[in-house]
Amino acid sequence: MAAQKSAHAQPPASERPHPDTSRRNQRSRRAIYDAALALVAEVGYPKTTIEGIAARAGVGKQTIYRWWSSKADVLLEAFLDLGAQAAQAAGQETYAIPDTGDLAADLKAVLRATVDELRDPTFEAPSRALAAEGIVDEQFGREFVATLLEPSLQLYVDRLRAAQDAGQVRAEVDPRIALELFVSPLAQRWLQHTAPISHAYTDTLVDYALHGLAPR
Amino acid sequence: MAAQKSAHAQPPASERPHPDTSRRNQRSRRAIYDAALALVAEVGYPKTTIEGIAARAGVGKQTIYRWWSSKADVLLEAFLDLGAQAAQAAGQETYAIPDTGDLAADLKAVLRATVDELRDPTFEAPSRALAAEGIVDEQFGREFVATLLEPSLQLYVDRLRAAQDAGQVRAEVDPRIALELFVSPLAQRWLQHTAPISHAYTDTLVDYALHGLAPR
Amino acid sequence: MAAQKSAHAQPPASERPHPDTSRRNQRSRRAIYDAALALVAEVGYPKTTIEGIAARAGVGKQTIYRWWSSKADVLLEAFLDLGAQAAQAAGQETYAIPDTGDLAADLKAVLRATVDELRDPTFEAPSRALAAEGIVDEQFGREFVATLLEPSLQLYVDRLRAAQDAGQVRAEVDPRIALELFVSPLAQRWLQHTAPISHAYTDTLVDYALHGLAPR
Amino acid sequence: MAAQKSAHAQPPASERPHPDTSRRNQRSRRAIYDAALALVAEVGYPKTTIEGIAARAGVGKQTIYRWWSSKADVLLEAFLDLGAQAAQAAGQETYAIPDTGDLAADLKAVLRATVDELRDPTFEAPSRALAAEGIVDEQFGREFVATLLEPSLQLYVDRLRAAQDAGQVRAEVDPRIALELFVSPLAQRWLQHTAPISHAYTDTLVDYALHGLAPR
DNA sequence: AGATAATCGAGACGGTACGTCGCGTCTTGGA
DNA sequence: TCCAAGACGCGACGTACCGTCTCGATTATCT
Repeated sequence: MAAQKSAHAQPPASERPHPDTSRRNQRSRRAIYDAALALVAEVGYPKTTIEGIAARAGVGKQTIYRWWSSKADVLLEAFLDLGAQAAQAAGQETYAIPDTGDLAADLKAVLRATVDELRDPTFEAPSRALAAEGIVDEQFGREFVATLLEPSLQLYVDRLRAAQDAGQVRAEVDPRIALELFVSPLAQRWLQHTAPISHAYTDTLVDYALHGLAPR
Repeated sequence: MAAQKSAHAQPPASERPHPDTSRRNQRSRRAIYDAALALVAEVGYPKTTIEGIAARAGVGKQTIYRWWSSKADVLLEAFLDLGAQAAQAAGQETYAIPDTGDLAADLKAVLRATVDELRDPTFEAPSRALAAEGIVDEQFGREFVATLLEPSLQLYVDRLRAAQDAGQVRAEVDPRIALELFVSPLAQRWLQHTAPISHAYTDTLVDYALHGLAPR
Repeated sequence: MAAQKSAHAQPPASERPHPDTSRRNQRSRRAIYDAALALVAEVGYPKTTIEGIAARAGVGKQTIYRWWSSKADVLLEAFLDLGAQAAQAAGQETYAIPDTGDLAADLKAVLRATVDELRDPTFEAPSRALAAEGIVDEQFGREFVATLLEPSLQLYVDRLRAAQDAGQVRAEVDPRIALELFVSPLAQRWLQHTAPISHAYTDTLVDYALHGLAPR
Repeated sequence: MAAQKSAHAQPPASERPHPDTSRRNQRSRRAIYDAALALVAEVGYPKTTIEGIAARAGVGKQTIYRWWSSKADVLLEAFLDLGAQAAQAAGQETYAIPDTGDLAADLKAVLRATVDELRDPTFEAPSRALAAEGIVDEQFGREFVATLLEPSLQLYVDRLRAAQDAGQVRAEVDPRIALELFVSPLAQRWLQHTAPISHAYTDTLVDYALHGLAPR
């Protein structure tokens, strides 16, 4: 018995009680991802139910409960998978912010692209749902941040470090905080509908952040 | 002479929220506010139910449905009422950011106070719940922003305008955008648990925002 | 006051806690009767509600609760009033079974008329409703029987007594029981839908009842 | 190969009563029967609620709604089941009226037993409730008659036919009508509380019915 | 190749909450 | 002074999903 058990290399599978991953039906898993994303897009997150996902995926409810712990968990994995697929389709590495030597230009370019992405309805519905869930459920929020948000932010850290090395950003500045000056305003406007977002807006953010509000 | 039947004309049904405000039972309304806030604090927003609020308030469910359209709506009004009470208790005008002539110091003071408030469990639970609801439900989000968020942000606009008049902030800066440089990072860290918040952190934000990231 | 009061011949008004009858709004009363009968005919007794009657009559709910103790009570009075109106419209006394000297013929004629009446939709819905209520609520049932049913049955008792005097019915027969031989079967078929009713059927009942089942 | 979505073909929805009888939980079914009968006996039919039955049976409401269409439906089945159990407990055939050769005596005996049964509180409450429901709801009434009433009446038909063969009842008499001469009066007195019932009363009914009211 | 055991689809189950309807009581404002 | 209008506390309605639990009927690896 023990021999059989050890035969399976436990994958990442942090600490959820996943049964034998090797027996998992991949067809079902994909169908569940598709159904979850489709439903969130069509009827919204609150009206998306596990029963609805199961029915649409042509899957028993237990198959969902066996592998995921909650609706949010399903959606998070589905969304990550969607990103992985998109990345794979795009083929190459986009996991870095370009470095042309002009920090302002590079940041503006990336933020403009981000604005466009935030407006893509395919990404909007699940992103909002996951963010909202994370706000109320701290446990889930930390997972959401760790797997989805922080990796993106790290790219800014890297770019700002390079800028520090090039003398374009003061050395004593903490890049992890610095990036928030332009990323967080955009995030808040989008998430909370506090004001519209646009390319001009993010350009302005970069300028303000780099040169400050005070007279020089 | 014969009995005249009223035409049973349905009111347009679009404007249906409040039947007749004057006949409203104020005791019930207060009990509902108290119950909603208490439950959200005790068991969390998702486990707070309209049924539970009604039971705790000693009120019929219909009394809630008659005056509010959703759980979120109840909580928003309860929270606004809480703020109004607190303001009234404080007695005096606190509806402005102090202006000592030192912009940096004033902003840091206000943000430190905000950090403390965000950690107050009485405010935390309902704030998070309302924010989360507003993220997924745009309609509600706009109401949340208009009644709760924007009035606070306007105070920063006012203070920044004064600073511009005093020559401490560049004249061409848009105060509505400028304030986001230090407010949004704090908001995001708190809302999304992306990183811890502290007085030192908000102090840093103010410094970065005022003087920029680039060398001077 | 007392003078006014005595002006109204107290109807049955057994022992319900009626307030000052003289102040009663007759227009409202009629409207309530009409509404009750119309609703029972249109939507059926179970879906007829006091709120519905009040709304349709253009009357406050309290006006109903002030004068009647239950939905069944309203309907009973409305039905009695309907009968009174019908009797008044017919003008003359029909409160006796004809006595042509031929008992069988007289009974058959009356029962045929009863069959026709039972098929009149105006009478059917409220009659059934009242009967059903009386079956489950003994208190109400006794009132129903006393005011509506027994007076009709008494007519048969009278006619059978006359027949006994004429030697057409055996002297030792109890008329109150005898009448049930042909009345109850019709009542049961109609009430419980156990079988269809017709003129031929009631004719047969009279023959069987008068001459018995056994060979002569 | 791609996930095949089922067409979501709604079953006609007309034939919706029973999902899959084989998966039915028999323990729950019995508990529901017991609870329904007990509640009707204890608090009366109108105060018996589906919610109450479910609670008392330790069952979810949906389990009731899944298998029955109404409170009356539950009670009808519960009552039928009670009869079936009683019959099984009695062990032997009681599905016939005894035939001693003396028709009058046989009928009197059966009717006396019926009188006793009608007074048994265990039977009285549900019987009345079902009868009342059937009076107002024709659909249900027909089911009630077909499953509960008619089978009993058929026993009288059989006995009367035997009596006709033995020359104790006239050949041209319709047994289905004849039986009503003594059964319906009893039914009406009991159902509508028009008059008390007793052994003497039913004896009289049999005599009147067999020999007629007219002089011989 | 067959045995064996986990996963699969389906969906019944005990529950909780939903949002609605109607009860019977109580309050109010206009006639 | 009435009385229509309707808010109120309450309780039940019938529905939707929850998460758990059986059911056969496939799989899919391991003998």
